[in-house]
Amino acid sequence: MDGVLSDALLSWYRQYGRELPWRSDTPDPWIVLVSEFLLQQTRVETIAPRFDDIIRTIPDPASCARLEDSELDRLWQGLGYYRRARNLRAAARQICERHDGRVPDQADALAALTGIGPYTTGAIMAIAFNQPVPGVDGNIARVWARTSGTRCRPSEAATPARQWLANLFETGEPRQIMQAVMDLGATICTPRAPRCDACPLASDCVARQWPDPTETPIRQQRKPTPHDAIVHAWITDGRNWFLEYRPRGLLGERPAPFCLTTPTPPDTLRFGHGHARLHATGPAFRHVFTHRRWSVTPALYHWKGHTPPQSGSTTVVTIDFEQLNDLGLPRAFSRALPWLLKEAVARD
DNA sequence: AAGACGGGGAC
DNA sequence: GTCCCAGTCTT
Repeated sequence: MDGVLSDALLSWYRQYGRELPWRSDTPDPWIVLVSEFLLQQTRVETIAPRFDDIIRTIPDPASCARLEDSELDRLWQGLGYYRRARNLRAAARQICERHDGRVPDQADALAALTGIGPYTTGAIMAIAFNQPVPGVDGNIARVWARTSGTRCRPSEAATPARQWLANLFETGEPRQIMQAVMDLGATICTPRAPRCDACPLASDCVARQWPDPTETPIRQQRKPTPHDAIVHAWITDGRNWFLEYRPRGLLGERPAPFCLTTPTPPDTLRFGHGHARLHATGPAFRHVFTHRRWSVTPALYHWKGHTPPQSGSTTVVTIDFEQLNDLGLPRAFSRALPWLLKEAVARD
């Protein structure tokens, strides 16, 4: 039964499987690992055009381990979930320290690395090492829920889907099986409009017989997202930018403009030993996160003083005036840069 | 068990 | 507008 299933799957994969920059019949485990970090909660189409540049910058764990914060942030710029970049570098350092710079081929050693959870452990074992360790992502959970005809939430599908995948692995090549199920979930068994007529598993699929196969997995209802009207205060003395280091949380672990929880920019920002004066207010914009939305008014402030502003609660980072573009700022901040730089240069 | 964590593309 | 994506970590 499972043998028939996997034969159909592999036959379909040979004809319709995607060719992707990180895929190979003889994959480099590090390349597989990097791709899996990049693809966590992120679409293939988002990563594919960036991948060659990224892997050229970090062709091996050692080169990734050496990266400075700003280099890492430029590498990951615009890709979201920026903690992943820090996790990847931490994992690279652990690989260098614990495993002599080679990606370990044992599931427990992989799972012990920062940023590698149950899914990524299985994906790397199956794809990089062709080992039958099942890891379940959204695609696999969905394919299992529909073929088995189980109405459930994605979180409830993980355990039975893992067993289902483990059974599939026993009948064939884990690497090919894994990539085949992923591609099936991404291109045929899609969340909204599955193409059941083109599915190699259609004859074995329960949900295909339903009036609406998309009844499973059950969508989670989302709570209303909070809305914040804030000011991004960009402070310069003409030679430097003075940014706030966000230690953690949203867009954390990086320098950022001062975020004021006021809808309009104050004329003056007071610091312990001086103040910044409002010079210009930029075009407001909305920025939508998954669970929060901002209405942002960017503002340019001028700092007068011989020493950088000090803030009691936050660390202030001094950046050379020309280097703002090189910080790899997230979109929520970088959207204001065209206006900001034009305005800041025009000031002189 | 639930929430935090980005950004973009499809509908 | 809503939904979701090759999930992990924290509380």
